[in-house]
Amino acid sequence: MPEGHTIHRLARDLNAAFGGQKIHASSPQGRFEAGAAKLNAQICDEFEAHGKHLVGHFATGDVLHVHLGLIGKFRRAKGEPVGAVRLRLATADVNWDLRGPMVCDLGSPELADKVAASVGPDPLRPKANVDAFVAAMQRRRIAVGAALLDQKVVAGIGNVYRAELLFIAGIDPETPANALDESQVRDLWDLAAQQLRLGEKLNRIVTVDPALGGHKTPRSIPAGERLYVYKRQDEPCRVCDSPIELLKVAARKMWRCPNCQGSGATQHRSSKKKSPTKAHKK
DNA sequence: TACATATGATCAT
DNA sequence: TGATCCTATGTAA
Repeated sequence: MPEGHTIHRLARDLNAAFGGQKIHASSPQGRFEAGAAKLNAQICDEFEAHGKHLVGHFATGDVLHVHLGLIGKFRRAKGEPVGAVRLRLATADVNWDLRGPMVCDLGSPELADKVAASVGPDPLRPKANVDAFVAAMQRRRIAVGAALLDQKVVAGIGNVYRAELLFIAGIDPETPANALDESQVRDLWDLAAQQLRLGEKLNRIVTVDPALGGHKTPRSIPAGERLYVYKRQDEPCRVCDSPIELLKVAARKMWRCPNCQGSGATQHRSSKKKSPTKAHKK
């Protein structure tokens, strides 16, 4: 579930539910009992997101740090907690249940700064430092597909968005990060901001242009048609019909269209044997 | 029932 | 690069 858009949306929803209110906290599962006991009956000031990290501020100065990891979820719930609920935050009106987080810690105020400093610029944060992103990209020889997953390079992009963004940008994921033009890098940033913002708004990842499928809005695109390449190996590219390829980049699955993203590997059969590997637009 | 898989990240080798 | 942790879900057996 969780890439940066999820966490920003979560911060927003949790603020609506708990901001400025006295909350009830518990750990039905028991693995966060001490933390929950400290939080219980406190006033919640606000939640914020730094990439995939969620940070909650409480009136006494206590800071809650949550990272959902691969499988964590933090969702509204009704009735008694079911299953392994690490943390339940509640008011008289609503409950939110946290399960399976990679991180759920309570700390002092400086924890918030520590978390913020642990990641690179986050395109969803208003004061994000684009230049830091550009500099980080230009400093790395690793594949751009790997660089986008590095949270110190850019915070909030995960395996779905890296594949989708590079497709939209028409960039082969195996291109070295430092081989991109500065303008390409800046465009990538803008694209990431735009796509993640849409994801936050919809509370789901939708990257395809609705017009492609004859849809009115991104919201109206049916499941299974919302992404260009992610998990679509061997299926036809939504733009050019070439079969989508599956590859590994940074030890994770990656998908690309060999035609739209000029892999340099499999070009059209029509291209001569001696086709230049570096014929991309510059 | 069991196993594979998942939108993450860390640590060991 | 591989093992590992967290939990839920979908598919195979």
